[in-house]
Amino acid sequence: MMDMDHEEDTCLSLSLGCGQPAAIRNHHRQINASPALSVSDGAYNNGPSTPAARLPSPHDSTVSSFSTAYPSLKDEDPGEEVEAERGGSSRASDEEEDVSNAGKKKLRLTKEQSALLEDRFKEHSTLNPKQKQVLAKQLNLRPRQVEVWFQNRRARTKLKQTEVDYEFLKRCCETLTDENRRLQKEVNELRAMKLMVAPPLYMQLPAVNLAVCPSCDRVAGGVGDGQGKGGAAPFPVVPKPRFFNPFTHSAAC
DNA sequence: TGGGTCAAGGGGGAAC
DNA sequence: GTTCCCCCTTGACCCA
Repeated sequence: MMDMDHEEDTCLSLSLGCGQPAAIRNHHRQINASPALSVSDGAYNNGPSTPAARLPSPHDSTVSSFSTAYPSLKDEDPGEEVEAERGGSSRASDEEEDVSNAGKKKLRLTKEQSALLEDRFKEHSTLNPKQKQVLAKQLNLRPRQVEVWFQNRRARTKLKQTEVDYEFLKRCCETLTDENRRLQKEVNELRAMKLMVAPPLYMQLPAVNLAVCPSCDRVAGGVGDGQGKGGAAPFPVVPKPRFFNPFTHSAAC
């Protein structure tokens, strides 16, 4: 089955300070219950024991519950399908069909249909019109149905990736929080030590006028700003970091 | 019966 | 204008 579906099932009930993306919450289960994952789900179409479990042939009247519900679809001339897809919007052609199928039942793809769609999706996550036509014919579905399946499948993939990204960023956040806490503690300890020892020599020098450039945050002015006459800075002037990179896993970056 | 799942509807943007 | 895609939503269906 789908590789990505074997990934660790991320637990999104874990809380993050900034909260969890609503989209992830709303669609979390949707991904993990994709057809590829839940083929054994009795709810997912007819089980293997049913005639509909067979890979449908163009003349199969039990291709899916949708086709079963709409005999007009199974008898549809493939040429007409192509024409419907080619001429004007495929949506428009579907609308026409839907009008004739008022009171519609929900389509449930068979396991075989889902499996084949999954296989094709593994090869390419998008279909060109020709591939769509061929696949639709193979599955005895309308091209629009194949198209919709791929759209929904891409959405599930993207959502799954969002979940993975979310978990990764959450772990980054936790790591940085820990490091920040540790460094804060270290700072406090150093401050405490500093109070206990005599002030260093440089602190006994006369005070100088130091200014921080608002644009670059460099220390400037006074004696030893590195730019004045003969003024070598008493210590290196390092610009403050402007960006905080959570991916380095170091607050020092 | 409420919640989860998923095919499908439909709006909107991009490319041509 | 058409087509394709993304995105959000809807509604049928299923199950605990």
